[in-house]
Amino acid sequence: MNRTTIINAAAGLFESKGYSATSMRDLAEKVGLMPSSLYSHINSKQEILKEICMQCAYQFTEGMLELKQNNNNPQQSIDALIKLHVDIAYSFPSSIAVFNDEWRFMEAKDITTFKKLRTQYEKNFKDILQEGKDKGIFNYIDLDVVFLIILSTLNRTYQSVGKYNKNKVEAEINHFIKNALKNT
Amino acid sequence: MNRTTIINAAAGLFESKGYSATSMRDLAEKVGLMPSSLYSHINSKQEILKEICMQCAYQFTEGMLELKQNNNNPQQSIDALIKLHVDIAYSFPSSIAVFNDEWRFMEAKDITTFKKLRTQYEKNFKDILQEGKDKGIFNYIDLDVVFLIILSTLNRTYQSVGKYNKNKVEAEINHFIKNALKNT
DNA sequence: CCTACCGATCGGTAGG
DNA sequence: CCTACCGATCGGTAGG
Repeated sequence: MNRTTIINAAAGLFESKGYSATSMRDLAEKVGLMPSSLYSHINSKQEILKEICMQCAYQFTEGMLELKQNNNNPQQSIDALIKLHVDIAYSFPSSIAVFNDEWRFMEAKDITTFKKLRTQYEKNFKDILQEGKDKGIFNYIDLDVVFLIILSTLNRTYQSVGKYNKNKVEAEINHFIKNALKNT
Repeated sequence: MNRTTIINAAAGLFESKGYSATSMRDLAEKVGLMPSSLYSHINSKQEILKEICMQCAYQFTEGMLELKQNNNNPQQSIDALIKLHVDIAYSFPSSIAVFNDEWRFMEAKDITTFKKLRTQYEKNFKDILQEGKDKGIFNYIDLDVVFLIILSTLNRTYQSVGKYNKNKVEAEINHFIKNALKNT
C-alpha cells in the first residue's frame, strides 16, 4: 500500500460522497485496509483534503506563470487558459471536483493559503481580460462579472469527463468564449 | 416558531457547512430551540433537504412551462431562461446553492424524482437551442456540450448575490451568451 | 498492518 | 417545547 493510492481513492470518495460524509472506514474499505492502518500513511483526514486541494491549486498557479512568460496576445492567453483548465480537469477529474466543492472543509489556516493562491490567480486572469478590452479585442460590460461567468464554465469542465471527448469540449468552450468576448 | 423559519435557517446552514456537516444541534441553536423541539415541526433532516431541493426544482419547472406557452422565438426564450435563473438565484440564493450542490444527499427515491424533473427541464432547454440552430439564429458545435457550458454559468449565478447588482449580472450574462451563440 | 478500544458527536425518541 | 436519553458511528490512538 502507498500513500498516493490512498489519496487518489480519497479523491474519488470525496467527489461522490462529499468530504464530511466520507468516513475513514469508507476509505479503508476502498483500499483494502483496516481503518487504523491508514494512519501509517497519512496523519489525518484533514491532511488528505489539504493535499488534494493544494495540488490542484499549485497546478493552476504554475500553469498561469508559464503562460505569462509566453508574451501572448490576450486572445492567445485566453485560449491557453481554457486549455489549462480542460487539461487539468481531464487529468484529475475527481481532484478537481474536490478542489471546487470541498475546499471549504479545510482547516482555517489552509483556507487562508488556498485563498491567497486563488486571489493571485484571479488577478492574473482578470488582467488578461482587461488588457483585451483596453486593446479593443474584447467586449464586455463589467470585468468582475464576466470573469465569474467564464470561471463558472471552466470550473465545471470536470463534469464532461467520461461523457464528452476532451478535444470536442475544449473546442466548444473555445468557440463559445471567443464569440462571447468578441468586439464586433 | 414555524416550519418555514426552520427550513430557511437550514438552507443557510446547508449552504455554508454542507448538508452532511450540519447537525440538527446547529440548526436548533440557530433558531433558538432545543434540538428535540425541531421534531415538532419537521420529521427528519432528510425531509428538510428534500423540501429545499424540490421547491427549487418545481420553480424551474414552472418557469419553463410558462415560457413555453409564450411562443417566443429561440432568442427570446433564452433571454427568458436567463431571467428565470437570475430571478430565482437572487430570490433564494441559499436554497439554490443547496439545490445545486447538496441534492445528491437526498435519499434514493427523492433523487429519482429530482432527476426526472431535471431531465425534462434539460430536454426543453435543449429543444430551444436546437430550434435556434435549425433556424440559423444560433451557432455552436455540439448541442450537449454547449448546453453544459450555458447551464454551468446559470447554475453559479447565486455566487453573485450580495456582490453584484442583479440587473447588471443579468445584462452581462445576456450579453455574453447572446454573442456566444450568435450566427455571424 | 492488525486487534482492541476511546471519547465525542450524531439523528432521533420517550414522555411529559 | 423541554429534560433525559439511546444506539450508531465518527476520527483517531495504544500497543504489538
